Amino acid sequence: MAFWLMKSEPSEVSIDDVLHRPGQRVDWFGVRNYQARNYMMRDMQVGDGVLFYHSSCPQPGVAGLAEVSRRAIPDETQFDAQSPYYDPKATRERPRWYNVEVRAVKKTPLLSLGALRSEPALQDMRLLARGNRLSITPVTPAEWNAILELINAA
DNA sequence: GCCAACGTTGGC
DNA sequence: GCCAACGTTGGC
Repeated sequence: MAFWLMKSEPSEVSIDDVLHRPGQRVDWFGVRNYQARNYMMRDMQVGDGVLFYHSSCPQPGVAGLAEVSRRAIPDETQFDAQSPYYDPKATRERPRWYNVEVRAVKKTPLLSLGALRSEPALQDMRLLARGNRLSITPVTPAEWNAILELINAA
């Protein structure tokens, strides 16, 4: 079992939005970066733990816990000419973009970016690496445990 | 295959 | 809105 951090802009899909959906599930559509796509296509398995991170918002940070609920399938938005995520180079026969499905488990007290940065156990977290922009990053078991402790202590 | 130009991300 | 950092594009 592996762990991941997945960024979402809450103005588009927040942890609350997902918790109010049927089955608390959401297709993680819209990823248009090959490295993040490859994590979804190759590495993410049903049951993997997910830190639901709110980005590009007033209070960026970990906002909830989730899990991978289905392996990657083609991202439908790539085929939709009306979607901001439309990719004219993708075809049904040769999809370019894939997404896993994620199930929200619970909302947590917000663990802010600053709080993450100031935690010694998280010094090497990929999210916090200089210049990191990846919207999906691996989380080590030690980092996962440290974050759960911070959440439980909050 | 190189690399300059351009576009995007995302915190501040 | 700024801008650092990084990814992608496309001419050569």
